[in-house]
Amino acid sequence: MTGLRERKKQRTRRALVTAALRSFQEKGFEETTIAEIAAGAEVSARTFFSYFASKEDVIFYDGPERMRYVLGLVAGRRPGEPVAELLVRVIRASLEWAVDPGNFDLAEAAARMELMLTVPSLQARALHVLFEQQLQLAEAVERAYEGELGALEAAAMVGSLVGAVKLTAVMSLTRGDSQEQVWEAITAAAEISMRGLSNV
Amino acid sequence: MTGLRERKKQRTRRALVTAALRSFQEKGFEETTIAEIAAGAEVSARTFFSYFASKEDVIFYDGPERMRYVLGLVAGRRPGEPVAELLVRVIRASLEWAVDPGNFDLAEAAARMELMLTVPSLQARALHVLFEQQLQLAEAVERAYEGELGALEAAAMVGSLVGAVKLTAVMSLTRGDSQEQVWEAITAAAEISMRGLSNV
DNA sequence: TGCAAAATTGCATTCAATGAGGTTTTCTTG
DNA sequence: CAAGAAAACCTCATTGAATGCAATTTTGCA
Repeated sequence: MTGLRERKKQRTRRALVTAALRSFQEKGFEETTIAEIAAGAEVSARTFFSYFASKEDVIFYDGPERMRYVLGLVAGRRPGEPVAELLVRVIRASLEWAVDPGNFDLAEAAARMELMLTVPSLQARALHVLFEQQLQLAEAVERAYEGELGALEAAAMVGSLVGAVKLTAVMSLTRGDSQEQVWEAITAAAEISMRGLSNV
Repeated sequence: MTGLRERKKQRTRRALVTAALRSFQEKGFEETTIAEIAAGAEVSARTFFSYFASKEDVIFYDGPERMRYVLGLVAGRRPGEPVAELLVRVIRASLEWAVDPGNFDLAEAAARMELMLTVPSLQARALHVLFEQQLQLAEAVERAYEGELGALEAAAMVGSLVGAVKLTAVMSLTRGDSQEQVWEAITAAAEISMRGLSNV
């Protein structure tokens, strides 16, 4: 299962991520070249591309893992639980997972967030990743509520909740709000999506 | 105001867009080079970049105009109109504007949509553009309802509505739904966002 | 007409990304 | 443990996007 080959690959991948993030913070994203990242991880530039398809991808290495976690939550939903409740539970859990020190170095998570908020190409990529995850989530929800909920209904619900939280979170973050303020803002946004725009 | 110089620039810009879209349809987005687009518009490759910052940008030439239109609607809101109503009105108008034959060639609009749905880098760019527009829209709404609505509340509302419509529209489109079915899906999605997820 | 500003062009350069072919490292199996 | 297969890695070459710069052409205006 976990032979030397596998472990070595993980170590190289990790080294690439670390080297990349360090360079990004030191000289900026656009300013660091693949060659520099590779040098920092002590591999050839060509090898970088057998681990990541692009320079942007280094930042999003945790996408698949996070998604597996989320889909697991949906699949194991509590019987009889309303869709809306499941969704807030899932979003909340996903956000908490992303800042869990057990999964990430906190400083690294902060650095990645900072980059996603400031570098245009990373912002675009982040939105793209999140969008595909929403599609997957919507499909999973539809399957979990087979017969009770249509695909388009599921999409509308996921889109509404994630959309509200996403825009609010970014606005709160770019404002320079504290951790607690951001969390409050997110909670309030979810609340609005749950109750409906007509009832604001 | 509109001298020869200005008109000629617009003609060149238009020629670039047309040439680009034709090539994209014939050989695909990644497969067409800037050199080919420039040749099709009978300018040098270098000139392409004084009109568009990147190959992706050719597809999104109408962003600013559309945004001006939307912001105008918000600024001239009916006094006493509830936020939620204004928002659906704005979204609806923006969507109609995008398929208005007065603003666009219908075939061209369809081609652009197709590209945005299928080419990953264009999808990412489209999501990015839409995201920035949402931020602007939220700020405009906040200003239009000064004192009655906080910035974060406005963001939550815009995010919820646009998020629901966006995800639903894409899902309906990729399914191969007809124009009417897509429109129905969008209407239903907006309805869900308005009434709130708890009431589905 | 002639001059200034703007637009266009060609040229050189950097860098991301991909492909091909050869070399080293790791794993497997007799 | 000694091949031999497979995986990972490296070097080299190539394409194409994107940018800066200096020269040239076109347009607007006095």
